[in-house]
Amino acid sequence: MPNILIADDHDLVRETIAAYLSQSPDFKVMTVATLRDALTSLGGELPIDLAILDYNMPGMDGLSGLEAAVTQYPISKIALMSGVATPEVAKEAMSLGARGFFPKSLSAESMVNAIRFVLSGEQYFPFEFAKEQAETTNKADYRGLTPREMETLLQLCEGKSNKEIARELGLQEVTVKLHVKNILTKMKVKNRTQAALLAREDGI
Amino acid sequence: MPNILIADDHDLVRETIAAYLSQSPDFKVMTVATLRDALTSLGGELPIDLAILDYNMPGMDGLSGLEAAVTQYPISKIALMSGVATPEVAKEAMSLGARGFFPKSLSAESMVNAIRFVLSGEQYFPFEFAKEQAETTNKADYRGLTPREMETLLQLCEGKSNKEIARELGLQEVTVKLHVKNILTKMKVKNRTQAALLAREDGI
DNA sequence: TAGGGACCTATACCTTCGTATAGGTAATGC
DNA sequence: GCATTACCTATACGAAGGTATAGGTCCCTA
Repeated sequence: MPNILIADDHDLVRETIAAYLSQSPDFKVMTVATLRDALTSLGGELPIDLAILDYNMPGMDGLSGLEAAVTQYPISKIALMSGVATPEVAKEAMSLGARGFFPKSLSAESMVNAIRFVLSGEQYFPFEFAKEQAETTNKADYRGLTPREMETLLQLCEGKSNKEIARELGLQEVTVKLHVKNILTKMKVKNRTQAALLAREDGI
Repeated sequence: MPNILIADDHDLVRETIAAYLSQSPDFKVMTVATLRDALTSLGGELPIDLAILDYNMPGMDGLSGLEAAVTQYPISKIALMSGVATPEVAKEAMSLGARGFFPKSLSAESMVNAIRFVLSGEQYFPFEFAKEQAETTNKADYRGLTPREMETLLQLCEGKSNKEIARELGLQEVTVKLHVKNILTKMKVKNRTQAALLAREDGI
């Protein structure tokens, strides 16, 4: 019977998940509230098959807590759980050796299914976190840009010069400069390259 | 007992997978060799729980065959299988409504595990296809850049100015300019922004 | 040992970018 | 009406970027 460790500092979350998991008679569930306790349990005499660590938990320090668990206890399967982590964090966690990433938005059944899947030796990664967020950025009011600034930003993302942008949008070069300046300010970056890069990251 | 349909025009692949799956007594496996036959089976009186379609199969026409199956038979779970599909294709397939993507590189056990997972109502997407190809670009001779130029390009991708790069690399600003110029030439782009964008697209 | 490539620096020049300041129109809403 | 906001233009200037040419040191290889 596989031993599962749930590590989450939020009592409600921890107990709810543990209670639900315990309904399945084929799991043995333990819970802890800190990374330190999780590592202690992993190092204890009782072998842990799967440890699910909360991303926001005392001692985690970003992903370094996960990394510590993965490297120190390579026999146990380590997974990350979070309600706030971004797809980038999730992917990074997997790259560090996590066997699964569980968003807290998962339904209880899905959580159990995913746990079984990981226990069978597979990696679980939800598809919603795989697809780069296509239309998530609502183009309308991205960082408070005005429509015209938005058009300019789009051109910026093509790596065009102010002159080219002016021609494209039917403006004077000075006007484009003004738009660009406002864009930089609103995006809190120092130059057009950073603006283009950041916008690209945010899915335009 | 769930009914599974394997659709692949390659006899060997089809029969091998079917044979392996049939070892599990809790599956009933059928096979066909074309999309047309797959659609016929899906429309037959025997309800298909899961249909696994090969990406390269007569009638598939890219992903439109998958799309047809998904839209015509929304009750059945449809998954895609391929040995050649790129991560982009895989993601597109999922976005079109596929319940899973099975690379042919999957081990037989993993395949069965993944099938069970999908049958339980989850979506299966292998993590290898989730992470945007990190180290695919072999950093060594990316576009014929010299090591120093490569370092400069990395800094460029942070949106730094020539002066900042010079400080970072312990060079004079003129030297950085030279490197940048060479980078632009070799990458066939017109300015640093385009270089940063392109490098980022190529996974640095 | 004579080339060739990667590397670094220097001077010079022109272009592009980013900022500042100022002034204009048009649409919106209190 | 008046303030606000988005929008466009203008002049001007210093900073940053990009190009050209030239000359220097290493190190490797033919």
